[in-house]
Amino acid sequence: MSARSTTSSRILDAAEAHFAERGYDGSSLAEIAAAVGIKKASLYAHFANKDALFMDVFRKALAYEREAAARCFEHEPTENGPGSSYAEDLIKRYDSTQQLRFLLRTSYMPPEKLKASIDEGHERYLDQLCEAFEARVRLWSASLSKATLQQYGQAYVGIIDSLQVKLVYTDCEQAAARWAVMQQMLNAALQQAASQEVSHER
Amino acid sequence: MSARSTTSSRILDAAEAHFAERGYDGSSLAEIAAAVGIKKASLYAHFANKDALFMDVFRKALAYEREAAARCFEHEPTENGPGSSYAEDLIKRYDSTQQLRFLLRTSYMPPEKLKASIDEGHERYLDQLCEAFEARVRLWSASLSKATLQQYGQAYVGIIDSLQVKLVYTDCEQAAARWAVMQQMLNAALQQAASQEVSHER
Amino acid sequence: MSARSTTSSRILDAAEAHFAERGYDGSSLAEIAAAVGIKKASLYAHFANKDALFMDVFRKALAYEREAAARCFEHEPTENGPGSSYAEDLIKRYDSTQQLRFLLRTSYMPPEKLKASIDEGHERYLDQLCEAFEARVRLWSASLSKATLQQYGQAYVGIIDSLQVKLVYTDCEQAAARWAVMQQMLNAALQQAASQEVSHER
Amino acid sequence: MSARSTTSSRILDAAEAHFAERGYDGSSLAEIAAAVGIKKASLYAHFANKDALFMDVFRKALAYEREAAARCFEHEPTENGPGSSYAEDLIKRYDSTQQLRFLLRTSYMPPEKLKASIDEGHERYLDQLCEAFEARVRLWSASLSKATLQQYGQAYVGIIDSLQVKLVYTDCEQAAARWAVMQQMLNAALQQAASQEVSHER
DNA sequence: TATGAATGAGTTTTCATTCAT
DNA sequence: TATGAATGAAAACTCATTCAT
Repeated sequence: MSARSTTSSRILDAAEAHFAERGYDGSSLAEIAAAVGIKKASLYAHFANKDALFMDVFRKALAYEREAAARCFEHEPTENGPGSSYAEDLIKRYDSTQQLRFLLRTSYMPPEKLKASIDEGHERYLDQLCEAFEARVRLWSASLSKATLQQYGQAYVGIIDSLQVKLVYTDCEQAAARWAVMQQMLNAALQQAASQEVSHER
Repeated sequence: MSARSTTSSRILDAAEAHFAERGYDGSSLAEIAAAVGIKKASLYAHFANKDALFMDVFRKALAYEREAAARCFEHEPTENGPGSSYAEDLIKRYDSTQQLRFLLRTSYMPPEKLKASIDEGHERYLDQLCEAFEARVRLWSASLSKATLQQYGQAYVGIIDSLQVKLVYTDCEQAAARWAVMQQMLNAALQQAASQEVSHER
Repeated sequence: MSARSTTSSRILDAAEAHFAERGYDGSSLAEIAAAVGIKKASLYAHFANKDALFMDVFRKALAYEREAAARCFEHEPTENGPGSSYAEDLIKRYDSTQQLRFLLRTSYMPPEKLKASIDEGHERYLDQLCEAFEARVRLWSASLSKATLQQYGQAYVGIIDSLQVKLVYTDCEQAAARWAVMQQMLNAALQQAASQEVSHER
Repeated sequence: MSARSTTSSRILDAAEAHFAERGYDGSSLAEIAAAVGIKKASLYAHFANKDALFMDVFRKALAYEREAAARCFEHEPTENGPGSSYAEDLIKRYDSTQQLRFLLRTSYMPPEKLKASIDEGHERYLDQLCEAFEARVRLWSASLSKATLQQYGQAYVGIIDSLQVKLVYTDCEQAAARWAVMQQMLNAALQQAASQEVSHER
C-alpha cells in the first residue's frame, strides 16, 4: 500500500543500524541482508547499489531531523529561551538515537566518494538551524545587530553539536545535564549582549 | 639510534593520515605502505598487524594531546579565564589537525573490535581535562560548591567538544569565532554562579 | 535436482585429489578451483571455508569407507576366512585409491586444528572394523574367549593398516601379495587359538 | 668441539619436532627459529634453505633408524624369532617417537619436490630390513626357497609397518600388544612354511 | 654467527556486483 | 521479488629468502 514496500523499509532500518554502528566501510551488504532475513543478492531488487542504499538512509535521516527541527522552532513558546525546544526535543527523542548517530557519523565522517552530496545536505541542515535560531532570537530581542545574531547562531549550532555528541556517545541524562548548563550560559550571554547593544544604540 | 626507527615513525605518520581521513576500515595497509614508499609486507617488520599499528597511532596521538593539555593548564596565567589556554592552544595547533582529527574520529567512532581499549584511553583524557579545569576554577574562586564545579567541568568539556568539531570539520578561523562566543558564555555563567554561591553562603 | 549440485561435487572431487596428494597445508584453494574450472571466490558459494571443505571431503570419504566395510562384512561367505571380504574388496577397489589415500593421510596426519573431529571419526571407523571382525570370528568359532577375540580384532586392524599402507604407497599387486601372506598368518594363528581354547575348556 | 655446533643441532631437533607434528608445509621457519630462541634469518647461517634443513633432518633420522635396525639384527639371539629384536627395540625406543613419527610421515607423505630423494632413502631402509630379516630366517631354517624367503621378508616389513603405525599413532602398550599377536602369527606361519617346504623337498 | 629490514609470491577470505532463473 | 552461483578486485596476512651490518 505504502510507496515503499515493507521489505524496502526493513532494509533501510537494518542498513541505518549497521551504518550507524560500523560506518560505511565497516558495514557489509551481506550482514545487512542477513539482519533483514533475505539474501545479499535480493538487496539489489530494492536498491541500485550500496551507495544508493546509503544515500537513501542519509536522505531519510536528514529529512526526519530537519522536519523535527522545523516543527520545534515553529511551535516554540515565546517564554522559553530561543532554541530550547529543539534542544530538549533532541534529548526527548532518545529512541531515535540510532538515526541521530547515523546522521552525526555520516555528516562528520562521510565516505570519501559520497562526501560532496552529504556535505551539501548537512550544510542545508546547519543553515536551517542557524536561521531558525536567529529568527527566534530576533523575536525575543529586536535590537541585536546582524553580526551579533550570526555570532549567536553559530554558538547555538555549537551547543547543538556538543549536545548531539554527548547524546549519542554518552546518554540522555548526561546530555540533559550538559544542556542545562549550556542553556544557562547561552541565556546569560544573550541577555548581556542585549543589554550592551541597547546601551550602544543610545 | 633514536628509540623509534625512521621507517617506523614514517609508517606511524602515514597511518595516522590515512586513519584520520578514511577511518580504520577505509584505510588499507597497501596504501599506507605505498605512502611510506615500502611494500606492504614490510609493514609487518615494524608492526604485528593492522590493529597493533592502529593502536600505536592512537596511543601516540592520545599521549600527545594529554601532554599538550597538561602543559596548557600548568602554565595558564591566572588573569585568563579558566581553560582558555588549552582552548586557544587547540586552535593554534592547527598544524596538528591530522592528529586531532584522527583522535576525534577514533574516540567517537572506534572500530568495533578495538572499542574497549580506545574508550578507556579516551575517558582518561576527558577526566584529565575535567579535573584540570576544575582545579583552575577553584583557584579562581574558592567558594564554588563541589556540585557546581563538576557541572562546569562538564560544560567545559562540552565546549571543547564543540570546538574540536568545528576545528576539525571547518577551519581554525570559525573555530576561533566559536571559542570567542563560547568563552564569553562560559565566563558570564561562571561569574553568575560565583556571585550566587557567595550570596548563598551568607 | 540431486542432493548435491554438480559443481559442489566436482569441488569435492578436486579437493579430495589435492588433499590426498599434497595434504591440507600443501593444497591451495586457488589450485582446487582451477582444477574445477571456476574462480577461487566461487568456492565460497559452496563451502564456508577451507576447513569446512576439508571436513566435508573427510566425512564423505569416511562414510564411503564405513559403508564399504559394513557391506563386506554383512555378505561375507562363511567359507572365507573372517575379514577376508573387506581386505580383498579394499584391494579390488583400487580405483577409489584417491579417496583411501586421502582418508589414510588425514586420519594419521590430520591438520592440527581439525585433529579433534578427525580423530573422533577415525576411531569410530576402527571400532566398527574391530567389532565386525570379532562378530565374524565368533560365528566361525563360538568357543573363543572375549580377550582372545579382542586380541585378534586388534590384529586384524593391524593387518588392514599394513594393507592400506602397501596399497596406497605401492600398488595393488604388492598389496595382494602382502594380503596373501598376512591372511595365511592370521588363519594359522586363529586355528591355533581355537584349538588351544577348546583344550583349555575341557 | 663437535662437528655440528650446538645451535645447529638444536635447530635440527626443533625442526624435527615441527616437521613430525605439522609436516613440511605446515611448519614455518619462523616457528622453528622461535622454538630454538633465535631469529628466522639466523637459520640461514646454519642451513642453506628450508629444503636443505628438511633433508638434513631426514638423513639424520633415517641413518639413526638404519643403524638401530642393523644393530638389532646383528646381535639378535638365535633363540628369538627372526626380526623380533628390532620389533621390540622399536617399542622400547619409545622416547625416540618424535624421530620415528617424522620418519613415517616423511617416508609416506613426502613433500612433492623432495619425493625423489626421500623415496630413495626410504627404499634403502626397507630393503635393508627385508634383507636382514631374510638372512635371519635363513639362519633359522636353511631349507626355505628364495621365493618363500622374499614373501616372508615382505610380510615382516608389513608387520613393521603396522607396528610403527600403532606405535606412532597410539602408544607403546598397544603396539606391544599388536606385536605379540603379529609375532605369534608370523612364527606360526613360518613354521608351517618350513615344514611344508621340507616335505616338498623330498 | 646473528639479526633487522625488506620483499615477491602466495595464502585464505571478503565484498559488491551481476545474471539467469 | 528473491536467490544461487559466479566473479574481479582487493583485503590482511604469511612465508622463504636475501642482504647489509
